Amino acid sequence: MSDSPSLPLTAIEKPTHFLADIIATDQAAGRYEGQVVTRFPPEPNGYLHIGHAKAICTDFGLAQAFGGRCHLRFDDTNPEKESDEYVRSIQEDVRWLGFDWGEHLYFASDFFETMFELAIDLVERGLAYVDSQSGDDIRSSRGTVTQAGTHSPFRDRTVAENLQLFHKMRAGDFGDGTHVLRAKGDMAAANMKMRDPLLYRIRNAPHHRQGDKWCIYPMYDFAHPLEDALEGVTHSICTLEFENNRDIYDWVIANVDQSRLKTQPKQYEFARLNIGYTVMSKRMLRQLVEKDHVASWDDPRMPTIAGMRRRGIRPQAVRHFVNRVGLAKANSQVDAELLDGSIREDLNFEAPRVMCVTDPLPVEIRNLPEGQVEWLEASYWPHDVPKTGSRQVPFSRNLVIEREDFAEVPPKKWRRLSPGAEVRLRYGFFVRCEDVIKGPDGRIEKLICSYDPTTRGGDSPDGRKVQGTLHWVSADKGVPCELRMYDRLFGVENPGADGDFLQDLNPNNLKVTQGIIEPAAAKTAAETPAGGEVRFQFERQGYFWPDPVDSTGDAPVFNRIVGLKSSWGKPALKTPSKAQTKTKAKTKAQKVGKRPELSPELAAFAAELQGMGAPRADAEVLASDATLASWFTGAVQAGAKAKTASSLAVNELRRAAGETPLDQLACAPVDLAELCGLLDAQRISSKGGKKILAVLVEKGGSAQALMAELGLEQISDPAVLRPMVEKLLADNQANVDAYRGGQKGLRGFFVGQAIRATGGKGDPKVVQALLTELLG
RNA sequence: UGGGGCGUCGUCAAGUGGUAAGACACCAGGUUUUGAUCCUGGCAUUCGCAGGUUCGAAUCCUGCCGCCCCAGCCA
Repeated sequence: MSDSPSLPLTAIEKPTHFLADIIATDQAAGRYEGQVVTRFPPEPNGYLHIGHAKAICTDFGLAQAFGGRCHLRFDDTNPEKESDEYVRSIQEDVRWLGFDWGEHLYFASDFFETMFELAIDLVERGLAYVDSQSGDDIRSSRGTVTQAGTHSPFRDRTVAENLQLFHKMRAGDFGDGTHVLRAKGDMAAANMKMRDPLLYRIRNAPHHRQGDKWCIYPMYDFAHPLEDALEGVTHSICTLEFENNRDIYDWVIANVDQSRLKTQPKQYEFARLNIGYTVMSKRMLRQLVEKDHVASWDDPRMPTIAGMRRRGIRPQAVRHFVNRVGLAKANSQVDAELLDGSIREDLNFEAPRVMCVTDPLPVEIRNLPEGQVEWLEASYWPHDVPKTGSRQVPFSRNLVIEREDFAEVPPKKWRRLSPGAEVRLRYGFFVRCEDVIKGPDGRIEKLICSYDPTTRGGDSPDGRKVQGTLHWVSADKGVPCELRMYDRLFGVENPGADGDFLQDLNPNNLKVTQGIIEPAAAKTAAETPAGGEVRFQFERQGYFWPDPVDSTGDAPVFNRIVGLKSSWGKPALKTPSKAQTKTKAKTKAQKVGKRPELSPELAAFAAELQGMGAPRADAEVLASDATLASWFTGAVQAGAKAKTASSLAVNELRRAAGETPLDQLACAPVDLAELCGLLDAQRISSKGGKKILAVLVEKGGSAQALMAELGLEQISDPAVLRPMVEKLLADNQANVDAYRGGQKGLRGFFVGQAIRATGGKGDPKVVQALLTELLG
């Protein structure tokens, strides 16, 4: 794999998403001694796909960007599904993508002994027990999302009994499913995952690495956090569906014998990748292979890494794609077009242009004698790719062109060949179609053309124009080849959305044709070892490379990596017009839910608060939070204006408090009242009030003193502010013009700048008034 | 209906009280011996909806609506 320095695609960009923010913050705070250790933790039970590529780029990319390291760890805790074939293929795929884990290759199974000891310790400390209920009983006693579960009858076994049973479990004294080890969680927890989570189960099955050494295996929720902590991982990044598991993750890290852990890792989640017109679940991919809808896991139609590699996609393109997709927590599905575009962008500067006719239509050049061959020079690169190199292309009496480049009755704007029309054969000559030969079935068998010898190379001395330029190959000298024209695996954007996803397969996801390729390209392909760096752009067709498995020097087989973009022939997928979108937005009139009624007691309380002067809406909010209400009443009793106090309590206090409970703040209602006074006297702006409140709740103090300390007392004198505003406008004439030209959004810019110019003290109301006056 | 998440352009996605980034797609021009590439320009008066706070709200408050995840001895 050669990374071309000329391509921006290979540049390692510092990520800017929320995970990068978290890591940067941790690093700045000196957490984990500034270390950043991530991990990519696949279970070796299937092939990696492009969704994993996103995870891999994220895990390794983040570590790289922050000077840390990323481990490759196989999460092999379920012996029945896992095998060495997958650990081999996964390593190959990660490496192919361009990432290196150095010596940090781990297997969960290597930690089994330590995990067992940690589990024993949990039992000894009464935090885990052996449950001997049946699977069904465990399930039903877990309760439902709306109902609490019930305790297992075995939950209160003695430590000694638990220990003895757990050891016997390990010793192989029991059959599958007879006993499990469970943590003592909370059977009434709202998070179902915390209802006495299972830690170990019995599986009398050989493990791909441990053989018959174990017959009990740890569950994901127990094993995963331990693997992380045992390896020294700091940031454990996974996908959204594990959000519910984070509580157990933290529980395990917090409750296990601390002396054994290298780090106290934290789990973070991001949205997994979805792409239109394909599927990403292992289950579905497996079905495609097992039911022979594709040839294998590395079938070029598969979204697997192996499939993409065999198709001819370069890892640079995959990484570029992942970068373009971004990273966030919103479930989303990206356009299939984005992947295609990334592949094209990667190959555009990498793939030399050659000619290959994929669906040959014979053309006889009437005025070129049989046996005569004109060798023409053809550049490998178009004018805007800064690379050089060319080859010789033979032009002879018998040629082939693309069947779809000829139309007996040309449609409007046809820029190809038709009866009587003249076109250029790329790097060759102008040819004119003089006759059409048809078979008995009416099918066109051959075109009779004449060529203009003076147009050698493709330029006419008289400067005349032609319809268009066609690719072509000499039938006499060209080399027959097989072309595998891969297309989208599925015919609909969301396979399986209504029913069986297999029904949505695109029947034309592979079309095999027999084509003819120009000799120079055939030679290059034949001389390159299988899977070597040889990718072409077949002009006007797309990007291709020899299939690494099936192509041979004698019988070349080319895979279409991706087609060229085309604004012809495809009825351009319609994007809803703006007008339609607007209508849609308006029609999507939402059901507006009713505001729930307050209970009679709360309503009475609200009425009481309203009686004290709180606006109705505020009163209702205050009423439903007794502590908040007490802040309001306290402030009013301390002399605050009711409206100001309620507004501050409702709109600001809770946020300012953050995690701190409202009854544990560093200040008292009387301080709030003082702040209200400042606000009402217009001595500070609302913004200044917020700043003071933030300090008040955390550190306490006097509002008035803080105002002075923070320099927040307002400057409201227009005479003072006017020159500043005038200067601001003078300094930003362009923006002033834009504003007057209708760009009213700029007003915020002016206000912001003006306030900044006064060190935050300018009274925004006065500034606004001045702006209104001066800007018109 | 319990809990946990998430709603910003057709699709991704920045933004966390002061001018709604960027990319892909799309549209319009230009260059072109690939209907490709490349270049130029356009493309959210508005951030799920409704109220409220504020001089100023995508960002704060309240309520509602919608989507995803959780009841494997899978990961």
